Amino acid sequence: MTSIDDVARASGVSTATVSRALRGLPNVSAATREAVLATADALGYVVSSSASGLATGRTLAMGVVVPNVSRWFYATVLEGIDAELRRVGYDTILFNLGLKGEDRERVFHRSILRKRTDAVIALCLDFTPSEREQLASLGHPTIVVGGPVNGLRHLGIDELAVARAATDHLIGLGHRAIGHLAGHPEHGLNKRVPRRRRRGYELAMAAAGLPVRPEWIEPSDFDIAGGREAALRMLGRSSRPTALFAASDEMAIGAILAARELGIEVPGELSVVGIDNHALAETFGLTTIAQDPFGQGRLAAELMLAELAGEPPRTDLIDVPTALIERASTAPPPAATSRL
Amino acid sequence: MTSIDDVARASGVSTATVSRALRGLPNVSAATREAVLATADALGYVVSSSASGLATGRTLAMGVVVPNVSRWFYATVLEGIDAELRRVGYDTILFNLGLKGEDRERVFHRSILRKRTDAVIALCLDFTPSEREQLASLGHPTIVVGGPVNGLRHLGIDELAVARAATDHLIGLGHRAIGHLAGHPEHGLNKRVPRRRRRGYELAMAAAGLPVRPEWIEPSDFDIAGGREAALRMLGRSSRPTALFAASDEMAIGAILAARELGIEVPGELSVVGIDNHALAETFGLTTIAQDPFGQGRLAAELMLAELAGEPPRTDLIDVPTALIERASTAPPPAATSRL
DNA sequence: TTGAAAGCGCTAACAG
DNA sequence: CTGTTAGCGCTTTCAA
Repeated sequence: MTSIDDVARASGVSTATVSRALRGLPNVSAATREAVLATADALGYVVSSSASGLATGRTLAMGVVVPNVSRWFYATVLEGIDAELRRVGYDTILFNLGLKGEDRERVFHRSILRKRTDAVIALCLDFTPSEREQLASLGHPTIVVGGPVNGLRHLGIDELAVARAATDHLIGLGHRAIGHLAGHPEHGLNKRVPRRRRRGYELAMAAAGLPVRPEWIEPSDFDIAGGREAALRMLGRSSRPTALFAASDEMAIGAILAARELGIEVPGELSVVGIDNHALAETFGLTTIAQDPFGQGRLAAELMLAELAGEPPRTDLIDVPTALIERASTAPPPAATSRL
Repeated sequence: MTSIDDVARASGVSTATVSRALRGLPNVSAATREAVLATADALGYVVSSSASGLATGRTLAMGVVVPNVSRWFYATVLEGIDAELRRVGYDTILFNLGLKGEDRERVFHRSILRKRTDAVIALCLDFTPSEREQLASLGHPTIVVGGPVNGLRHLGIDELAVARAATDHLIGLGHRAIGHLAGHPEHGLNKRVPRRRRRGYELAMAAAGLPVRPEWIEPSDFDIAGGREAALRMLGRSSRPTALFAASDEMAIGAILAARELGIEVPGELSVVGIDNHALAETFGLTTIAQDPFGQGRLAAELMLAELAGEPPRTDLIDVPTALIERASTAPPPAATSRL
């Protein structure tokens, strides 16, 4: 491995000058800089991150804690983060907890805390008090993407408002019998997200003077399989709603699949709305409240980088924008249609 | 930040002893070790990876180059890798190229080569000669998961055999008119994977003396939307096959969706088989050749770690096992059924 | 604009 | 079993 000394020797200057030239510091003559860059390139020199990290106290790496990379939302946020970091020369260190969370202890105790990162971005997690304390004790910038967590900064959509907007969309179409595919509080994940989305639904219904029937709230996993099963249960009953607000697009797609299996027409006999604007939403013609996880990831990375650059931390709640996208899965209810 | 000196001072021993005690080296008395561990814990001491990396020449980090984290296969391999690495105290450094690949240059030149990793695992990528050379010049262990690459070690399924097995399954059921949803060679991704899967299909057909009709080979993206569109094209024509071998489960699911939209019954009028055993395969009752991306990731990590531990590199081709899983998407063709 | 030299925090010989 | 000491490769004063 060629070191900075090799480059210095080969270009006939001191290591200090090489260091300065390579990092683009101002106090180097143009001629020297060029010469140094050329020899460094010729020798295939690359700075050792360990050495430079030790000298500067900066690792140029960001820790990203993810419940599960194979879920669309997390994966997409992760891509947004990585894209932004890569742009400025930062590395992404991945901490995948695994949905069952067996690795949490290991990740928190042994890995995150290993002084390998300058800052940490956590996705939509629920932290134990001890984990929160450990994160805080790191003393470096931290932010949570996707669900409010006590005592930690947070960035995400306004869950309540989004759920209300989705439900209101159905109400606005004339639906009165509206069910909700609610998310399970999943182990280790932020439990406020499913709770708030359900609460938003309840508030919207109440505001419209519509009854919420307990049998029309069906909890399930946040994915397609979960949504399908929950919808099969709910739609198989004698009296079923004319519309469904699903807590995520994947669940909504599951509901559409279930409806097809049961011979229920969407949107003719059943309207379905979700949240996310998942990659598959368009394929299924799903009406949804779009959020932009890639952008959220990028924003989180930008915020952390800004702080590392010395800017004062933003302490306000950061709500990112969402937008209703109307596709083919929602329509007025059968009764309302005949009334027209 | 408490350093090793703080711990040494607080426990009244030398830094060397602290280092030894903390790393579990044998030459430390039980009493000393316990005392050191206790004070280290009390002080919240964590080793600096930069310092230790600089001293040992080991970063305890593995680079993982991924085309796109939001694709199921890559995400799952990544989880397998991370789980194994985490187990032994290694960190995962993620290099997400992005499907469009705009970041490749940056990743290769500026990041991977930054001496931050002890080894590199790349997923299913296609490398330019220059990239390959750069990887090799790193001089540390490297492996590719998911598609053979010239000049680099590789681990994955036997693409040809798997494609043949899938096609043979259809042939065995009595199908003679079998179409293929072929994968596009995607930019930056290993082009041999779609090519070999198609070749396997062709070989199986030829071996059974069955004609391959060009209009029954429809290329598309490897995902659900791509499979759906390709299937819509193929199945909308006047004469359509009675069975479809899709190059991936996502494409196969897209085909099932397309069939439903066209009112074609699966498996009554159309059999569909895929490759992967994707998380959704069961939901869709999809017959498929299962592979285990999580296990492949874990295996790749194990191989790299073994080499880093000084074991001689395995140079043989490593084919991981696959298995046919019969579900509800395949059955004998209509004609054959009536013949029974 | 450049160089000399002192660390950054840890590990690994080498002594004892 | 434990301590001393010399680096690992880089950055950063401080001088020149």
